[in-house]
Amino acid sequence: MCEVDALGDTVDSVRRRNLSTVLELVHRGGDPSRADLTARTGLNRSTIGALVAELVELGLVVETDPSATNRVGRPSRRVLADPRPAVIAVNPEIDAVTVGVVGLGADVTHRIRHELDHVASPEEAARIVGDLVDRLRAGPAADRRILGVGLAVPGLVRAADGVVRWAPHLGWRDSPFARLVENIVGLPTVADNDATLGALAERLFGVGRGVDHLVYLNGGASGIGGGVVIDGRPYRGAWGYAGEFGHNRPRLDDPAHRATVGGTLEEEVSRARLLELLGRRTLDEPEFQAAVLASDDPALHAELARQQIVLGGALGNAINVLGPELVVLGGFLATLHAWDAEALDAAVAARTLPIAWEGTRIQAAGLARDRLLIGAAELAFGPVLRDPASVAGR
Amino acid sequence: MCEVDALGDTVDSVRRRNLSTVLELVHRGGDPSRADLTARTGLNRSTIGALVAELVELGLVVETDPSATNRVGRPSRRVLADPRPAVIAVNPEIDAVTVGVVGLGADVTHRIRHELDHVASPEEAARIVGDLVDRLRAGPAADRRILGVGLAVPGLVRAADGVVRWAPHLGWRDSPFARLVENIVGLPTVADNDATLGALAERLFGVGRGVDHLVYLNGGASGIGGGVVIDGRPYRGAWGYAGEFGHNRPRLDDPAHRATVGGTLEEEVSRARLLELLGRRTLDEPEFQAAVLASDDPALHAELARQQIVLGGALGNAINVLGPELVVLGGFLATLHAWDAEALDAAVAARTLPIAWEGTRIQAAGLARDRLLIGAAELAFGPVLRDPASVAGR
DNA sequence: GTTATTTGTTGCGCTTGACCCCATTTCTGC
DNA sequence: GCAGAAATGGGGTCAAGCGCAACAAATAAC
Repeated sequence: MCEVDALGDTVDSVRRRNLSTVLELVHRGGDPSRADLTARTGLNRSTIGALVAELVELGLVVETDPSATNRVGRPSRRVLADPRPAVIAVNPEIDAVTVGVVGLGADVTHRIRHELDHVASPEEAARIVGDLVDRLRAGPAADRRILGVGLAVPGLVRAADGVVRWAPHLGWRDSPFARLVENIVGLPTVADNDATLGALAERLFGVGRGVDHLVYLNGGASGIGGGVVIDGRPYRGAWGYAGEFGHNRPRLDDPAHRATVGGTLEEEVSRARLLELLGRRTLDEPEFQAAVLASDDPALHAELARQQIVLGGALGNAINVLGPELVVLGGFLATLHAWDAEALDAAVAARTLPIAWEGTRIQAAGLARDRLLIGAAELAFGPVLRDPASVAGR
Repeated sequence: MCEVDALGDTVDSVRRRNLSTVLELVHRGGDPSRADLTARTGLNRSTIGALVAELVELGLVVETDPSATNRVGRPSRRVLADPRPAVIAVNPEIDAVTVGVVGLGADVTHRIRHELDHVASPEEAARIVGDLVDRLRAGPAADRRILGVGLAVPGLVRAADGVVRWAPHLGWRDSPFARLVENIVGLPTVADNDATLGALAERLFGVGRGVDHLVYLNGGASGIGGGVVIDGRPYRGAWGYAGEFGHNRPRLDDPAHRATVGGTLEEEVSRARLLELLGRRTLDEPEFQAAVLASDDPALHAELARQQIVLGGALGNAINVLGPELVVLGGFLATLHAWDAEALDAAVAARTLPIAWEGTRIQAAGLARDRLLIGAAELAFGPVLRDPASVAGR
């Protein structure tokens, strides 16, 4: 009789969960005082005291003297994330491998971008990650307590074991990338889809702070990635492949809006098409947005309008089904939003069930380039946040 | 400082959760023995003993002498749902109001279908429900302990307060239907979308038993309703309107597949269109399916094939985004599946990201007409299942 | 300086579940 | 047919968690 799942709840789990709750509150930010923690958790002052003491003991939080506040009563000590514990966040891309050191509270302290002149294989990427991590551990991050590695992979990642099933732009197929990195770096390593982690990062530290249900779409150079946050947690579906909005085929009301045969969202709504009209080969995100907003080329405007309408149909489908509170657009989709937010809103409204659309907002992503590193770090911190006591002795 | 949410966990909550876990295991079926409960929960035998004793005390479960089992060892007593506690399940439709008495374990013991010759207003429907409940309580359900009322409404229901925002076929708009019924019947009343509850029922007692992530689409006389189950729980989105697949607009690869201007799924894939080709005005579900499967009319076959392809596109979009393990089709969509399951699978496969489609199954719904009553009952039992001790004295 | 207010600390009590030991029942082997 | 093994249930004891209350500490207002 194997106990697949201990459904039952023991007294130990109370402690573990409360420890986790307090650490998460500190990690999520706001520099809470002990009094804040008491209010937020509903626990007793004495309990909070004991929990914070244990987290200090574990080297995960530190207490500081209270900051000056003009309020009556004994000031409450502030509880801050300990700056030492950290994780390695990794984002392999077609043109570079980026590795960062991230502390609690989404604090990206170091970042190395290793440029590539060719697309790396999983094995090569893992070796590069190993070298970069060695360099970080030898120098800038020598005094950090590295607890794990999180990988943000632009592709479909199997949730069960972190195997990259398919990363079209990298050309990877069924590669146990997480295990490759783990063997080289020697730290517990987890992987997930980059857009899912971007959604999580926006939820925790970006425009989606406090939003329980959000949909995130990121427009990259080579396609559109999507992530879904449900009940405040990243949603991965049964196997880990959820959120592939880019491969959906939205209806095109007008045949003139059809630009491709395949008709997937990422074919119809594409950065490459806009770059071509701008007459440019490549541009980074801020430059791209500046160029689009500065242009008064009618052909570009027509294409922007067309892409807004197609995107509106895709978002309408997503909103009808998922009923999110917020839709976050990143990458060049944020530019599509910045160009004419009202028009985009109208395009969505016209293709969404009115009541489902009623309370939904569309916003540009709030975090800059660090988004994926923050998401990957969150993934790596996951086990620690869920069970802080597990870091004892590490 | 208002404590919106007591994030903290106390010893009391352990008891409540364990009580809930045990009651759910009994409710979900399988007639577990105490030994089964111990194994499933991972809790101690003595703890299970205490929890079961408390549930017996609360009148929610009964213990029976062990059934003859040919196994070594002292036989374990079986724990069964107490037959007395029950809820009222209600499904108002355009042509009838159905009310049922449902016990724990999805046991539909009585059902009254009140036919209508016109579409009832919310007020009239509430009065009819009141009359039917009075009749049930006076006679067949006199010895039952009625704990609440659950309403399965064919429309958009706001999760926060059960207000029916829009029920297109009933013509209801912003009606506090749950409160109307509560005031008449005098029992705690909750409402939700019918398809969401259908999905929940299939998850708990139908073909989706044990499946954590499923999508449910029901083809009714007047449209297509959808429900989503995520992590084993019904997913409602931020406000309660999630799952409106019927109003999505899937891409039609071939203009010839386009049958309407609006292009929503429920316009393109419609029972009425098939009925017309069958030359019939109305048919109930089993008759409809028999007629479709018996027909060799090429025009009907062409339309069935067209609808399969359009449905395939919609399901492909849903699978890309939600990554469910199972898609459950009910109503005439089950007939579309029964007519040629392989063709439907192929239509979906052609429009879904291959890896996302890999492990997904499509099946016809398993529960018969009682599906909505079971789902509504589950909704009404919700508070009891979450906190069994709350029924003390009721 | 005194008082009111808020926070932190300590010790106590309550509840819970784990563990140990023994009772009870059935099945197996002789 | 009977003894012993296997499996489960029940009761008592023990450790651990949290809430509570009383007291100490720190600040603002008067």
